[in-house]
Amino acid sequence: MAASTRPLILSILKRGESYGYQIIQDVKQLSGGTLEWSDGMLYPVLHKLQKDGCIESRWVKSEEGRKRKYYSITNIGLQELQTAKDQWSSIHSVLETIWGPAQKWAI
Amino acid sequence: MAASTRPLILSILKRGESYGYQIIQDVKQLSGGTLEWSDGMLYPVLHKLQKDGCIESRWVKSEEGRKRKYYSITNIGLQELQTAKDQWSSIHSVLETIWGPAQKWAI
DNA sequence: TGACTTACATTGAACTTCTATGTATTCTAA
DNA sequence: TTAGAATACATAGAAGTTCAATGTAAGTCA
Repeated sequence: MAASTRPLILSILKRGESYGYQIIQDVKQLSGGTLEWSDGMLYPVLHKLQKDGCIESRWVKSEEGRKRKYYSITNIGLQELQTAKDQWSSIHSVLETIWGPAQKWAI
Repeated sequence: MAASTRPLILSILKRGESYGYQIIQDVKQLSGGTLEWSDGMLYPVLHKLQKDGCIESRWVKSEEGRKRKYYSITNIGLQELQTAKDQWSSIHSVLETIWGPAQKWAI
């Protein structure tokens, strides 16, 4: 899904810190199954976001003993998210002008 | 504007055939000025769309004597547009779930 | 006649996308 | 106890996208 990965991840992390595997589950659930991200799709983006200072991470051992890398959004990430929202909004307005209200787009 | 260029162009051409310079004006006007495409951004995408069979073009001499390359959408293009709509809709639903209604996103 | 606007084009660097493949660990069922 | 599944993170690199920079061309206007 071009260009929506970072805003989506940042949005999910804005709700609260999360880890990779869970983020994939969330995206699948939130989209009713229409979006299915793979590991290979997600982790490079998480690494880039961290490199860019938009998120940060910490290792946590869960109750079951699993090690998980929890990610949380930073202030830089919140800024990028706002920028992404503005941009998405612009594009969405244009598309809605042309296409009509969103409810009519999909089947 | 990643990943929205093709759907936007196809949408504009679905309304009626148009030429490059006009498409740039339309996008600027439709977005209230927030989107400003350049030649270098647009023409390679138009060429790719044509190469992909999504649009076709014809040269026209306007009344003023200017030569313009008019583009029009094809059936392949209509199909890609529908696919793009479905995809946009999916992502938009997810973002709306997280962000709340679109009206609240930008300033 | 020069500046500006309109109009189309191309190159290539930088960036993005994401499959394929990998390692690791815990859980579950046989 | 072992095999398979689920959970969990990671990386390389091919393929695709983005778009600034730069180019040519032609009509308009002062």
